[in-house]
Amino acid sequence: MSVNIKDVARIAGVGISTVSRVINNTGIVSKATRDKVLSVVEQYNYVPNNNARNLKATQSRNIALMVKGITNPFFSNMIKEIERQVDLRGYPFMIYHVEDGTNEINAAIQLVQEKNLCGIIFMGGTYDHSEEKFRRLNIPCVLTTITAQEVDPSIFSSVIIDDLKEAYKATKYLISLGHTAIAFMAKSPFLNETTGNRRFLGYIKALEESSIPYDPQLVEDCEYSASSGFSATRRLLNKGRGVTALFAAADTIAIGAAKAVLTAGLSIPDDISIIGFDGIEMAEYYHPSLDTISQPANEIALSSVSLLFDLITGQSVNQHIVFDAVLIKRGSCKNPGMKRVF
Amino acid sequence: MSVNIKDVARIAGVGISTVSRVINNTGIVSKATRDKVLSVVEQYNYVPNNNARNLKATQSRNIALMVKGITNPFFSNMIKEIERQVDLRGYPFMIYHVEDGTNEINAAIQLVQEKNLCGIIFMGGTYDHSEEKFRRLNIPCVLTTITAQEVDPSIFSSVIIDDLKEAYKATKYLISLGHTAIAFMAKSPFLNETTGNRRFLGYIKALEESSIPYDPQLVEDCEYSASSGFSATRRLLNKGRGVTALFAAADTIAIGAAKAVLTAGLSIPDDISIIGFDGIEMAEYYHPSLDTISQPANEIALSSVSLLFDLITGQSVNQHIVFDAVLIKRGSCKNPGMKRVF
DNA sequence: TCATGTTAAGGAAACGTTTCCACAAAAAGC
DNA sequence: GCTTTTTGTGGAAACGTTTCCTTAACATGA
Repeated sequence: MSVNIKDVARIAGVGISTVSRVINNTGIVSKATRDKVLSVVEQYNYVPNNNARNLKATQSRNIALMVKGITNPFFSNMIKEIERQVDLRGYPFMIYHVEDGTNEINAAIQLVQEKNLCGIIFMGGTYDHSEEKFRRLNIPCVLTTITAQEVDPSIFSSVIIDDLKEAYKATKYLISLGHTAIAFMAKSPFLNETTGNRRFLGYIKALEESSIPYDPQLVEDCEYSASSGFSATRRLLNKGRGVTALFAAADTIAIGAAKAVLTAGLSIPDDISIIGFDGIEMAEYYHPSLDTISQPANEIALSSVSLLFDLITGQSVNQHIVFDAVLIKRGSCKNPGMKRVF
Repeated sequence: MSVNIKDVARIAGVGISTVSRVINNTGIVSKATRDKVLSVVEQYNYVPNNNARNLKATQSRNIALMVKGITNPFFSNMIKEIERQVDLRGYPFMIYHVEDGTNEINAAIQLVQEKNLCGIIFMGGTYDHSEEKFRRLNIPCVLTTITAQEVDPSIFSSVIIDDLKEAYKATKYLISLGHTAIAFMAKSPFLNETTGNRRFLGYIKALEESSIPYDPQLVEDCEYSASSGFSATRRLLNKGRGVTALFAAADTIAIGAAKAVLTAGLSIPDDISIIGFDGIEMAEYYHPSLDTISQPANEIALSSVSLLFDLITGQSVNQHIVFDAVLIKRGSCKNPGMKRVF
């Protein structure tokens, strides 16, 4: 059994409130008393009980990150950075993972009431039609990598990229190289307001702008994983529609797609060009290295945390920050139908 | 402000303890009263405050996972499965990430006192010479993927593979193919009691058994990431020691190594054989697919959680479970110096 | 009828904090 | 030398639960 504040007070021969004042650096305490208390704290290894603290405190200091899709390497890096940033500010931080299929914002509401949070960051998931739920949350909340478009923007913050614009950029790049049979792969491309859908809309917009007819047969719905990208690409190739380029809405998908292409005996980029999305390390170290739309993961993480703290301390009102992603060319895309000359 | 148990009691016209009995399903409550309380709970969306609960409760129900190295994809999958398993049992679950460089068990001690945990799972990190700290933890604790060898085994549990044995297996496989200049890459191979060290010892054992002299120049210390594996392999190749096979103590490293080999214009496996460790998805979808020692991640996760619950409920004493890993051959290893005939 | 047991429900203490309030002693202002 | 302020400290209420203890009503068995 560990010591509590009462024990410390008794041992140090002071009142409970004095101990509290010392460990919280509040109020006035004489140097002598402070030193006495601190030495007892040190000696008996006293750590304040957070449950009691949070229970009493009007406002807690607990910050949570709610993530859906923890297996996506793009997310793990952001998680790490967010953790670091929150830690730097000395706030208790915990990560919660919600399973695919469960509603993340319902889970968050429960969490806020249970754990007395003072701020929450969301990563992954979908949040439209959640206006009432956001209001119920009633604490500062920042959405990263996704936004809720049909929700009153003054009740939440977001730090994102413009998925539609960036997907448009990727597709436009393929078109500029001369491709017209461009496949698209994402999770739930037809489900309104998902990330996959926004990227799909960017893809469509680029096609339309260049008067390339949209062929639904070239769009595959798949999970954000290599295995899923692999099977989606096999299905696609089997359709025999003469695809010359693949735009995968995630690097994990792109890697599975590349494997399917290479396994089929085709060459990248001579037979098929591939571009991914996110900018994970593996896309760079794949062979061939894969072109991608690289998100500024670190900036997003940094900005999310600093925005959240500004909201918590009342130094800012809700806002929506949009970062630019960068098209990184590594050679997995080229003109169609022209074998590379060595 | 959300409703509390007192509000519910008042609105339902019953006592506080009755509400508590209803929501916890303890003691005797008449059907009529129960229904009345539940309808109020439903209507006012009452969620018990966990801080108060934990504060009062002799034994909490909080379970934490402490992970070091969240960016390793091998870990993310295990995290997901552990989360699922704990959730299934209805216990609150939180994930904590400790940064490289911080002591995970010190962080855990603080956490246990702060959050009133009833059980903890460790993933990654090192735990030797922590006997006193384990005792201080004083709650059931399960180490996954790593064990503390110099600590009294009765004060903690572990669910692991035998790193030395499996690394021996990998090295032996390369030797059996005819390789003698076998490089080894891991994180901290010379730092006692790390995972990297155990795998290094397995590598050494296999070499010794086959009377292959150990060449320290063939061992590279690197992080568990593709970029780190890439630069380590460049260093290695630049030494010009005629390496024909590479054993990377992690698939992430193996992928970086493969890229370095391919970038140097060499072929896998014709010029250099590569075998990794862990069994992550990316190793399979790399091109060429990489051989690996595949850990039974799911079984480890399942077994860790079920063991932890047995410990919490007193149905078991501390034990140490060792799973077997599997050598998966995908073609990235072959005899040295014999170009493949097509 | 009376003792006993069972079912149902409420009151109140306790968990470990923070914080408001009270109070004493010392310092300061006149 | 008196009031007023400042400094330093302790007591106790409150946070929202759980749980032990008590009480009350009612049924049971002799």
